[in-house]
Amino acid sequence: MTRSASLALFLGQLEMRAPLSEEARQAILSLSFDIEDVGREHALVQPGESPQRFCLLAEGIAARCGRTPEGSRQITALYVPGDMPALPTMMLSSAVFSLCTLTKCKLLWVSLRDLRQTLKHPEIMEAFWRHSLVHLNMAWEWEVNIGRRPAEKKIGHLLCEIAVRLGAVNGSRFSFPLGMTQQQFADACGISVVHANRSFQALRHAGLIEAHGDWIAIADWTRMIEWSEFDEAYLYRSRPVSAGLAHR
Amino acid sequence: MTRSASLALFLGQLEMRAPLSEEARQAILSLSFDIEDVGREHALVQPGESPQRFCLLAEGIAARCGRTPEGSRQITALYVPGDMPALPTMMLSSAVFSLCTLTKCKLLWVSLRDLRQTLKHPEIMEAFWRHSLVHLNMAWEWEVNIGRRPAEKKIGHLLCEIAVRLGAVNGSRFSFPLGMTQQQFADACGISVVHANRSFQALRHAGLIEAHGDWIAIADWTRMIEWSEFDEAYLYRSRPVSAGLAHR
DNA sequence: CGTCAGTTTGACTGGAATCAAAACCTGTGG
DNA sequence: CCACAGGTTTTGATTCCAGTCAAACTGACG
Repeated sequence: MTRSASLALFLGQLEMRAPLSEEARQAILSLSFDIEDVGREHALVQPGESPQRFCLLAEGIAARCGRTPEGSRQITALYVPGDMPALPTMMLSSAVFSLCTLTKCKLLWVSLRDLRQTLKHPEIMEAFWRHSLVHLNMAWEWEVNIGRRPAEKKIGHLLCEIAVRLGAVNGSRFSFPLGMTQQQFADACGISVVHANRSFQALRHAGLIEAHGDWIAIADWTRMIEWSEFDEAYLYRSRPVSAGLAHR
Repeated sequence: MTRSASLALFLGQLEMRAPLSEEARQAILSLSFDIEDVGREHALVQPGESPQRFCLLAEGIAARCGRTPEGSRQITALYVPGDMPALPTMMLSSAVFSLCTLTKCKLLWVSLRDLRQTLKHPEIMEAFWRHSLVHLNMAWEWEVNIGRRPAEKKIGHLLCEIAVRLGAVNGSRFSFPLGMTQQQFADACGISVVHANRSFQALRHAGLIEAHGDWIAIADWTRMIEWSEFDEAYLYRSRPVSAGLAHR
């Protein structure tokens, strides 16, 4: 992947949320950045920190983690390529949750100052805002998932979300490389590893998913989303028309 | 409460997130609105709707509700006076969760067009954005609460959050009128009513809370937050310095 | 070939759900 | 002023989902 391609991925996420002027696009595409490769389970931001640089996720999967004094971990959000894990931290100045990678990741680091410059464009600020709101919807859907579904559906629902967000759901393709461990799925769903494992087995036996080495495939998408109570509306994959300021 | 006092409450929430110019303040304070009183458990917005007016909560407690096909409800967010329950819906154009009142509420309705006008002020947009981000942090904290804490701590933690957000925690005052039912607490914590009831009893017997009729008091704030693992940092009650755009 | 991380299995335990019924309020109308 | 109805809260008994603990298995890798 070339340097500019990484930024284009990021730009794509923004444009999914609000139309950008050519000037705004250029402001994004001309950001300078450093690339860093990090391994799995690597901490990016710790609670209380106020990082002076901003990270974009170019490859891999990262997560926001909450912790209990007893030591158990709750993953509260997942980040996929194109996402901006540290966006809330930037605007609220100090982190209360930690960010860490779940798989090997490629990160782009942008200076906070440069990024804040781009916010001078109202359309960019609007896109960021709306992007944050979509993540808010994801968090609410996760609350429903964690709070009210039985374990197998939690796993199923999460798999569906990941598939859609990775862009693995188009036409007849429903498979994606999954670097995540079952422990990480358990942490995201609020269940134990053992139970996560049994849930995966249940999904396999039900013919809903298939595991081929490191790849996971959703065998029957229609049945899977019906069974997992998954409705991708909350991901707002298609940009709303007539919603923004620029549309009027 | 006078008409202007209602808007001032709302303005206060915004100013907690970003400093506003006098011009921006006036833009907010001069919004025209209708007042509506509604009873408890009254639906405000249904999934799929795109309301053409914007609601501000002036009195009472409202909630965002997720539902499972089996009929169980998960409250994913709570709204207290000064909050803007429908803010995400406005910017994303269609709701995926329903909004409803939990107690009797007083609502202010503002036309979407008028509200969008105020967003022309970049500081206002920034304040809204940051307000959304604080709610995002709340949602993440709720995920930890729902996913990883035993029932009594869930209830305790939620009580602490409500106390702080209602402004009931200042000096030695830790009590507030609670119109919410135990069923609603259960729905917010992802547990059953029966279990919620037993958790309340446990909190009372432990001397952590006291119920006096419709008022609830946190008997020992220090012990309560320690025991409930509550750290109000995620509510960002004090406005961050040097975080915004306007600060530079 | 041992090591280590992750997955799988089994046995056991415990927290929370469910069901059902009783007690308690609070507002309503006779 | 009391009786009644409806919604809440409380209690008890029972079931079951999911956690815990511990051990075996697998596969990648040095």
